[in-house]
Amino acid sequence: MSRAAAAQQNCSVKIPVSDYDLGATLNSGQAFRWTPDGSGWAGVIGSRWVRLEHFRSRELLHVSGAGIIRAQTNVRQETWHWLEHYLQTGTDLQRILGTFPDDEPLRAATQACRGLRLLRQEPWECLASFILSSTKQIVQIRQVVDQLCRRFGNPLDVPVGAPAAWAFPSAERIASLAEADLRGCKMGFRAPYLLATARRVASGETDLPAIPGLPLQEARARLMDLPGVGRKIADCVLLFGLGFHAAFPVDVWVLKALRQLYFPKRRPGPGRLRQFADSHFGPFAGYAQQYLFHYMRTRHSLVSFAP
DNA sequence: AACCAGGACACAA
DNA sequence: TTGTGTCATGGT
Repeated sequence: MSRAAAAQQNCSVKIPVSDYDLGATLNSGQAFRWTPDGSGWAGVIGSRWVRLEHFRSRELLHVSGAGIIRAQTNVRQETWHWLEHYLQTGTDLQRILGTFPDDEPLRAATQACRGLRLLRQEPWECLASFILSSTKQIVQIRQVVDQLCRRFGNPLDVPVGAPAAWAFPSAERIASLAEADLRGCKMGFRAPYLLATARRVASGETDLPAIPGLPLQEARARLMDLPGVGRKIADCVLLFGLGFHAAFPVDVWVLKALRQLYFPKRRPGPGRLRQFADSHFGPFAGYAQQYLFHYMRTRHSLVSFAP
């Protein structure tokens, strides 16, 4: 094999998957940096530009979401562990679904959103993005995050002809900015929150990488101690960035879903519903939450989540 | 054109 | 503990 061919080969990989709906997963409000690219998706993971596309395999047509995910980068990769980690392709989804309670709403949601997964995102990007998420629509969160990256993130090498891409700005970089710089990204009242939290993370006063080693309650408390981080955003970061699959973020959509699907008569408050969720959905409650969220969001508006 | 969005926070009662 | 006003911005 020629050297060029080897390099070419190391710029792309095929990961076998089953029950993996790439479009729904990348576009279900857990990550905000993926854009449709032909019949696939382009985005950034860490400091790498990545293009992803799902191909279903012919001999496995009877298995929904079976096939391979083809990933391309523009730089040769020694390993692809970082990608498998991000996409959580090693996760046995059926085993997780098997832990769900056998109730009608969850059956409907898991059936409607077959192949929906949880990603494992970089903690700082996840934390910062969700600080920017409060009372904003997902499309708007994407716009603000995009502004932030293209103004203050390091520019990345991309393939010829591809749109420019930037890394997500580090906590240190954001900590060095002024509030006005951040407000320039249209994040409004969230600017001082992001700035203060970036400074706490950059200074080491809050050790993000250490949080996954803590018990859930303590991990959540550490996050909620940060400016702009309440219960909901803490749970999002625990679930999408730190691997706490029992975390159950309750936003307006999940609130609606729980009330409508589980308590159509009464009208329990958020506290009561969190209590219900914690005791009802089991060790992978966060997955159940994501199914309910996506189910609710796609059922009413017939938004296409395919590129 | 109102209404609302993957909320947090200070302050009330 | 639960309830209100406020904070910015722009999509639907």
